[in-house]
Amino acid sequence: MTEKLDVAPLRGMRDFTPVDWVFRKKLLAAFDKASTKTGFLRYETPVVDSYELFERKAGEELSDQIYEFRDKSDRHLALRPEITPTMVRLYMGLKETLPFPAKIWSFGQCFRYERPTKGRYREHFQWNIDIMGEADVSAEAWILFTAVEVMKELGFDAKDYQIRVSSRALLSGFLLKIGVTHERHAALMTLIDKKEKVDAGWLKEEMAALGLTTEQIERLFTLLETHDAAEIGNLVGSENVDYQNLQKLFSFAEALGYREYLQMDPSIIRGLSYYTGIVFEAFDTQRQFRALFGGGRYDALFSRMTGKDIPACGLGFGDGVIRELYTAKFGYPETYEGVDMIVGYYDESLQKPAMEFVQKAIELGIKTDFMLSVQNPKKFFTMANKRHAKFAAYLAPEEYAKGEIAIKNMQTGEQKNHCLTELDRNFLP
RNA sequence: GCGGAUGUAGCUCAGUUGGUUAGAGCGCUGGUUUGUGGUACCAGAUGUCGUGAGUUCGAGUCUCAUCUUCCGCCCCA
Repeated sequence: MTEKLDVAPLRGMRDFTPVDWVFRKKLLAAFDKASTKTGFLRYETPVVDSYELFERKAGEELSDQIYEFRDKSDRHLALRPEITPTMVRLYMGLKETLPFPAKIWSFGQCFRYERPTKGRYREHFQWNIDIMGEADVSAEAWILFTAVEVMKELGFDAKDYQIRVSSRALLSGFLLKIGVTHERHAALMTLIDKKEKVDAGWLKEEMAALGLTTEQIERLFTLLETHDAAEIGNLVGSENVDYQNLQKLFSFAEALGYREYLQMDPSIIRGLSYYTGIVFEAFDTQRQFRALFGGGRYDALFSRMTGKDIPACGLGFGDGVIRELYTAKFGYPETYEGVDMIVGYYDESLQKPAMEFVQKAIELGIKTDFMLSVQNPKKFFTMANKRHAKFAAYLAPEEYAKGEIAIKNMQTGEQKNHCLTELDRNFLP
């Protein structure tokens, strides 16, 4: 006996049903449209790559959250946890052929073995845009501009979300300035990254445990809690080049029309250790969800991975959180996509004439579904409803004898006969 | 990895201190109407009660294990 098939996907993995596809299509269209509008070129890389590639990128022991395996030739492989390493590989092979600086984008699935929660899976699709070969902060400005365009496409504005901007370089410089040596920066940044979530007292104790003096901690906190640009300038010195870069980013954002989306927030760090300069994260205004997207400048990554010094910055935007935000604002689509027209027929002798009619309609660009077998009228119009067809065209002997087909508007119930062979773009009543 | 909940029809859920053939609404199928859907009325089928063991005369209900989903912690895209 055949055992019952378990229809659920694996833990943390998602099926995209025809209903899910309605939102997914919208999201993809937004990414595609915005990236194309701002001049990015699309690429796509395999989901599987050598383990060594990801190891090289990490520059250290890889997280145990990576999906890794050996293939039949005993090659050590991994499912990509993010797109950046494969993008670097692709770019290195392609860079002489691409315009410079190169603006490229991709949308692909990434895997991470971890505990799933709502909006967080073991697999997700991520939109990535990167600019290679440009050290100026205009690159960051251009990346964020594109992300804002995506959000506009989806129907979100500055009331819905905000992009918090900071600079790792600025923070690092500040730490040195107040006398915190380099080797403690990484551990400290990990702590600062938690700031939103934990108690300030606990955070200060942890910082003290790292050897910071009370005065250093207080000065650091003053910076972290300052969201005013001029104020930050006073703290780090307005001649500070990282500070000037942040200022430039804000003025570019003004030129590109999205200044209202940006907030200065020195406590933004980003978990990934490869960021070197400006970093940013976007959150919904209610702070109900995790970050919508994030990114920044990672000038050191190429030299670490490839030995070539290439300045770069980029952004990653997953499909999980945006879906939650979209659902909260607009509601999630309840049903699958409809068609413009569905075509059915009364008996088998009409199958071929109906098919010829369908062919003409599809050639005109009408989204048309076709009943593959004979349907009596009752069944056919029920199917037309279920298929969410705007129009139902039914071929029966009486009409066929006159060279016509009955077309019914499913919303109004109005029905008219139409010539079977002469269709133009506006033949639907 | 740790702690806490959860799972019954396609969907949302009910199911009394363990007791005969497991229920509702929506949806589905058929009919009222053999050339016309949505509304109405009538009828029907929903099912290994997440899975596997155990206790019991008897388990959807109790025990154990396991899996899923969800919520914290950890981690992070």
